[in-house]
Amino acid sequence: MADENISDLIEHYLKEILAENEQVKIRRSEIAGLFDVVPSQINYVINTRFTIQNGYIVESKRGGGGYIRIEKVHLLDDIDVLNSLIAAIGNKLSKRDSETIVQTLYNNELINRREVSIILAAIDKDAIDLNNSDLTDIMRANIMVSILNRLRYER
Amino acid sequence: MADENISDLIEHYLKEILAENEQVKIRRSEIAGLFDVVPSQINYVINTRFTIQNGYIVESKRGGGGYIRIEKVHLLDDIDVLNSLIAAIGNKLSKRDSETIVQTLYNNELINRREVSIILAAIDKDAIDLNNSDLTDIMRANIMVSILNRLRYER
DNA sequence: AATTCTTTGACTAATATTGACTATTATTAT
DNA sequence: ATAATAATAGTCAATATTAGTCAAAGAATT
Repeated sequence: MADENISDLIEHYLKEILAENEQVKIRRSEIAGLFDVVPSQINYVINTRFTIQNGYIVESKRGGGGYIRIEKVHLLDDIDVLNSLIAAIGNKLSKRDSETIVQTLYNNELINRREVSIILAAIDKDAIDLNNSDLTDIMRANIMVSILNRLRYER
Repeated sequence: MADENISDLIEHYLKEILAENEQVKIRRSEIAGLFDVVPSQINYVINTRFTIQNGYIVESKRGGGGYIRIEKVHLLDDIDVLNSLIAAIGNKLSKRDSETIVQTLYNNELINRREVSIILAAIDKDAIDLNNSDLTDIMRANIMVSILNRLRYER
């Protein structure tokens, strides 16, 4: 414990607050000053230790009164389906495969009819078309993975 | 909450009034005086927080007896507003504006919290990023319009 | 020795604040 | 009526105040 690096210390400091609060809102330079590190190290700590995989959502604002807010979210218990879908997608996704995935989500009662509709609109061919079918498939994969990741937790 | 910037404070002040009234009519210099800022900051607050994307329309008059009036619009009552929203998006949409629009959809009960989450995931910067911020904004606009059009038939 | 993780800082991006200048409308004086 | 003046709001660019990115250097681990 005594040989922790500073990033670990900052991590623990924030997690102590999060043990008693749903979220923590900081001013980046303040925390940096508290631990005597450059401000960008706070970003490093956040990017390596407060990811969505760990159950944290981070949001921030620049400018006067700017802040970084870290929120703890509850990861759903049964996310095997989501994990395997994400793993299966890779970096390209055809229209046909995307429809299969949406159907799977619906069959597993992970999404309802309205949500099916919204997701299909988001990955609609005309919406994400780029005159380049490879790029379109990449875009479709990215969007789908982003949505699947979002479905893994509830706020 | 105590460390908000002044623009946020002015925004909340006006929205508190709007919570109980359909509209609020102010004298710019009065509000500026109340918060001890230059008058043009009131324009900044209005331009960034009371746009049609936010679900407000603003009208004003100069000269003696001049005023600024902010009025809430209701997406549900008025399908035209959905059209003007789509028109306002045009062919490019920033991350900030997109978040504003999604929030407005939620405020107007056109979508629920989960749907907010899904839509934000679909237009997330990292999801649709192409190492070209112009293209990202175009993509975000396309996806958003596609979803808005879908919502038209989904309620 | 190689690899991975941490630390640093220069540069970039986003947002807020300010004030000089402009535009519009109302009121007063001629 | 018309012109001058007063009383408003609008625009825009400069500056201030934050946070984000990225790559290089250093430290720790394998």
